[in-house]
Amino acid sequence: MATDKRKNARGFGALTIYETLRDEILSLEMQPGELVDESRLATRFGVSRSPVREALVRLVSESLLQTLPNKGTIVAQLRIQEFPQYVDTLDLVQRAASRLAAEVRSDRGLELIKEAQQRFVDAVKANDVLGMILCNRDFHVAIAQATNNKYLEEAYAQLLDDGRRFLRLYFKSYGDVLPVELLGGHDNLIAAIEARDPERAERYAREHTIEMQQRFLSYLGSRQMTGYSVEY
Amino acid sequence: MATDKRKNARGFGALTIYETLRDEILSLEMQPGELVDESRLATRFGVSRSPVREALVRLVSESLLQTLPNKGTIVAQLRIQEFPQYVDTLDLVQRAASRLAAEVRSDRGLELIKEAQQRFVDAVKANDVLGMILCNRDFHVAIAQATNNKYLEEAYAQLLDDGRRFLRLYFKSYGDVLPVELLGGHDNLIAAIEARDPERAERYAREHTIEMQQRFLSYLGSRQMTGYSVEY
DNA sequence: GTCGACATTTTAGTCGACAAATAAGTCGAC
DNA sequence: GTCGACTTATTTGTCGACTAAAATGTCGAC
Repeated sequence: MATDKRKNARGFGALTIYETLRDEILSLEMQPGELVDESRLATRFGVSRSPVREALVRLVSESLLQTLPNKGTIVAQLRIQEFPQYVDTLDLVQRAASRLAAEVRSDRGLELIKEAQQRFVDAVKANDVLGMILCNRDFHVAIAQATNNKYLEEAYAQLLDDGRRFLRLYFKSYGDVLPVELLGGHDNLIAAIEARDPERAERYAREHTIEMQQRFLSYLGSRQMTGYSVEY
Repeated sequence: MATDKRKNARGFGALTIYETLRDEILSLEMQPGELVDESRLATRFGVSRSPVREALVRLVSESLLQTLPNKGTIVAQLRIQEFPQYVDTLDLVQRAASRLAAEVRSDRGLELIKEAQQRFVDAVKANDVLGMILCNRDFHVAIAQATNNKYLEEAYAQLLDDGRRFLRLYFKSYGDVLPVELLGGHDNLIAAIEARDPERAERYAREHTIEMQQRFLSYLGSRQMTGYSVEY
């Protein structure tokens, strides 16, 4: 718990804390259910409780934290029994976004998607699990942005963020080794979007989701129980 | 700006302010682009700036407010040119939720939907526009809850809230008089969910969206320009 | 040993005040 | 009269302290 103060600039306090905590939660660095202490965070970041509080309020409103009435604040539980429902919803939105992106994408949008994919590939090659998960999210968000539909983009981004903890849990269980199969997973989708072929884009989007689902479910079937599924 | 203090109970300050402001924003009582002043709100609610700030942070994170760096906080713009994209996304999620609800709804879930519909009907009969908009939202959220899919429910609820301002704008333009046609709009959908008929549920959900879209677009075509479309 | 009342501790919520940053207003040089 | 530097004012972001409420711990009666 080193006091890592980065910028003393006005307004950077709350934002930095928010982003740091958010990252730590989504990467499972902070475990679900873990108690979060305001004053401890204040000393850790070398600031007072006010900016910490601001960050926490934001995280609570995004359901990444949960305030137990008069009992404290904890990291939101990760309910793996909700995974099937999660995948259902992700599939719905992912297909719609990919299809729409293929229909209306601009050249610039396609370019951004390819750039995101490049960063994803780099992360996989470097065996950087956290970076890969983040770049995977950014890749799909780039597709969402290419749809030019703010509402779809927001809903999709929200879902993708929710999924980061599931992915982290999965890869953690395999010793954080990234299989090379991941490298090609996005290429067909990109090609379909480039060719402005909505049907193909939707099909590959669906395949991509299903493959992820298969992996995760087979992992769930074989794994030992962890504490992550505890409700309260 | 009467100092309406309701509960001095601990913790009720921030929550009350949040809910009040949220309502005022979604009902267009606070106009898009309007400047929000922390200290003014503090005096209005008879509290200090801290709870006000907490409420504002939350509203910002929900994109209902927007902080201009070192310039103040304003009510988020309502971009009516985004309405088509909004409807696209709403239709997508609404169809999925209605279909899924028809598939998996419990008796209790159906009951809650019918109760929500009853409140909706009451509001329409009372010509209570704000109440109707809220009950319409709650009705659809009840459907989402019947799907037993937290992720779908959250995404749907978010969209429905986003839409409240569009609806408000629409009815305001017609002198806040509610047409009786609204009364029957949900009945077919309820029947389909009750009969566990996903196809029908999806079809009626779609019809419901399209009707709303038609109304709004014809209104847009005929209306005078307001300030609501201003970007910044 | 058990139960209940009381004290203690912890932590969230609130407060008033200060500091930084920007925008607006003012004055003077040219 | 116009431009630029300076001052002022407004408003945010931050701080440290106070307070209330709950959980925990302690003690004594029975």
